[in-house]
Amino acid sequence: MARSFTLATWNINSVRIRTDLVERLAAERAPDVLCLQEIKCPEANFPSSVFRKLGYVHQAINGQKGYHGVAVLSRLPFAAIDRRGFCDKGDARHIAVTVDDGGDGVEIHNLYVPAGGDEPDATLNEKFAHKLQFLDEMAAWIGKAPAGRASIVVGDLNIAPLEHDVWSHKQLLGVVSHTPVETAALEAIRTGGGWVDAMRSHIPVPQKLYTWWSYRSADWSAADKGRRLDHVWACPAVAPRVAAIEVLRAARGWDRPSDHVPVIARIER
DNA sequence: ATGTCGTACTCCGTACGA
Repeated sequence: MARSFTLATWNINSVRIRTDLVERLAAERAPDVLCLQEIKCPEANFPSSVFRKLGYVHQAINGQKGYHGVAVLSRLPFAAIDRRGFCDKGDARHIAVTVDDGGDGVEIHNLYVPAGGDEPDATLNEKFAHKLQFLDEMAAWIGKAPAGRASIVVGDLNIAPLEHDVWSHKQLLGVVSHTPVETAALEAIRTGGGWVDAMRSHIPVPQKLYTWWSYRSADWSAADKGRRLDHVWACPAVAPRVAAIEVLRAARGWDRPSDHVPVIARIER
């Protein structure tokens, strides 16, 4: 019989200097599965033993030196692990696990989409061109009807697709993460693949919803100039099983925080 | 509104990515 579990996704912005924050999340929310992005270290330097002591004895890591990198920490065993490359760059931006939930299993894809630099013009900015190519490859991969498996996509997609996913739609239309070419591409991938935006199913438009606040703000909470860059997508079979979504805004105020906060989903059986 | 972070090398300051 399948059991319920909780799943968190969090861009940790260097896992080695924020192991204490992962410990705090484990103490306060105890997610069964934790998907991390921007671990910024190769697998050999990943602080596995710290997390093993927290009960995360199952760990799947795709890391590289200095930049990017993703990992899944889990109290549920993995039936499978997979890593996918994008844009032939050798970047560590994806890892998938199938968690054994006691039933047929749930496939979880953990993604870190390129940020895209500052200038939203692919002819002038290679990083933006890379982001658009990455989205093209995502479309070819998961932008078709989903396979007959229970699947979830989470991670830092570095795009705030909806008007109410940013503090000012009008002021951010020309800012990378909210430009029409990016938001249209991401929504086309999601809807084309039949993926359900689980965060918005639980916290609907027009409520403002953010998961990231820049470090370059004197008072991030008072200014509240956030963006929803982190996402939880569920395939049609899993969407009705997502019983709750929580954005842990308080984590942005923790000591030496990441600029992203965890998003936690409860998946019922 | 060019602001604050983290990482790596150029290695105690600078360059880069975000």
